[in-house]
Amino acid sequence: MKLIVNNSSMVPIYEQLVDQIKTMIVRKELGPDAMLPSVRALSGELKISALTVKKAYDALEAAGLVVTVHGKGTFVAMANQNLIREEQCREVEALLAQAVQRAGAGGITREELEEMWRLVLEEN
Amino acid sequence: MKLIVNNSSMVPIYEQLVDQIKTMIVRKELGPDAMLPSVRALSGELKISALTVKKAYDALEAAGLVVTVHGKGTFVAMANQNLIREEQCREVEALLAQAVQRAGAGGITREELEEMWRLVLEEN
Amino acid sequence: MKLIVNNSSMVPIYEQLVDQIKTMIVRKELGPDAMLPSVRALSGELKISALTVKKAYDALEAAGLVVTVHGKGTFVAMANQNLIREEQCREVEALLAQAVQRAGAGGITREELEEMWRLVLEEN
Amino acid sequence: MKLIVNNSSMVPIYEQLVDQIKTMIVRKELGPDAMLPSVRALSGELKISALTVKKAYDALEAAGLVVTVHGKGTFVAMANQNLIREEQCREVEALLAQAVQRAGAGGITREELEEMWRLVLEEN
DNA sequence: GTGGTCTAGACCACT
DNA sequence: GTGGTCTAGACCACG
Repeated sequence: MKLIVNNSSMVPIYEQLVDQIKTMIVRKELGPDAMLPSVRALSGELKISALTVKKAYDALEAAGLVVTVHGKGTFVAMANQNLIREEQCREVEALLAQAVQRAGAGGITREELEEMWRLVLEEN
Repeated sequence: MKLIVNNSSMVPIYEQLVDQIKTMIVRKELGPDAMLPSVRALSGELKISALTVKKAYDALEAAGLVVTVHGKGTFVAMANQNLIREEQCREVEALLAQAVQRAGAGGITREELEEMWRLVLEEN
Repeated sequence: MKLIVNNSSMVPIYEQLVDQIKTMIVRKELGPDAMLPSVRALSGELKISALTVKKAYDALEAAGLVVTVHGKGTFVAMANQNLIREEQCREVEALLAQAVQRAGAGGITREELEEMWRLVLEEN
Repeated sequence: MKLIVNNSSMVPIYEQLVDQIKTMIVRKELGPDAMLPSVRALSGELKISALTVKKAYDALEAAGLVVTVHGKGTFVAMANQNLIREEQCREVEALLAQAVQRAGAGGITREELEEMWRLVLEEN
């Protein structure tokens, strides 16, 4: 589990964890039934509070990506993999739409915007 | 001044104000030396706290877009408006880059991403 | 707000809070837009941790019964009142079904079961 | 012994075992002095931990339904089976009372409640 | 060993 | 003032 937390980020740590684990599941780096690190193990490894890890796992469970079994551990939920992908698409589209909207509000022309897009695509 | 605040938005009210006023300046709806509404007037009109308006004006001043003169009011700075435009561009590019990055992380192919882009462009 | 917490109950405190507040909203003792006690105020009053109250409020928000606005407070969500009622009905039916099922498993006849029902109805 | 365990249920496994064995005893599928499967045999069959089975047997013994003889096995107690039945009745009544109480708290009228009862009885 | 809950207090952001 | 997050450590229930 290569998880990275940025303490000074404005994004809450538990949300950083949720995002990264979500990505791993979508990319199938974590297959169905894979066990996530125990709350305590991960909190120790990342040097953060166990409660913070727990909060992240809770969010993942609420999203249906993960199932936790009392006394046994937390596991990647089966199925649902298409659902996750759809969610990812929605997020990306939202970002693009936001960019287009801000460009319009800021007086950036379509041509300039498309030029930016090409630039960004090349750089990433 | 047609400003709108959305209380239930995730975006802080003061940031909503900053964004909208910034846009007005870029679009030259507010020319150099134009006077912004007084803190108290605006807070009354929008039914929000005067402190919130003050925080927005402070942020605009910190960004160099506006100058506050004690006892007189807050005025659009004469400063080079190209700077503002550049800032806008940077924000839009950041959003695009974020979208591309998330798409990569979520296993979305370049083709699918570009298709999304076309879709979003048409809709906006 | 007459809320009661039972520390020695097996039911988690935050869940006790959720149940009681849910009931108040259903019974319209708390109308739409009513403000709930602040996290700190309630935690002080009930002599429990602020985090516990927060967890209850989070659960209520996830259920759509409540909206919390940063820096302002937590408020009863409008609408949704029929939804809540349906949820209550579902819970009651689940309890009844569970009772009938256990009665069957335990070798209790229908006659005896109905007799119990009459008894319970009278007592409550 | 046809015992079923549901790992993903909210009910603890040992409690599931207790419930099912209790039911068997009440229904006289397990007569007095009948021998229960050994802890190791049952744990192997159900693919659960031996400690979990032990915990279930301990609970049954504490309830007086079963007697464990060191080195020989676990046996259904001769004790009065009416006691078990009474316990079952108490549980069912508790569920019914809880349903009535929640109905009251949720603003469900007696008429609606009795309608639900008829419905549930028909379905089970 | 695991997760589930709770505490008491801290610091930050928003109004 | 409000909520949002985080900590370090405790106790309990389950396996």
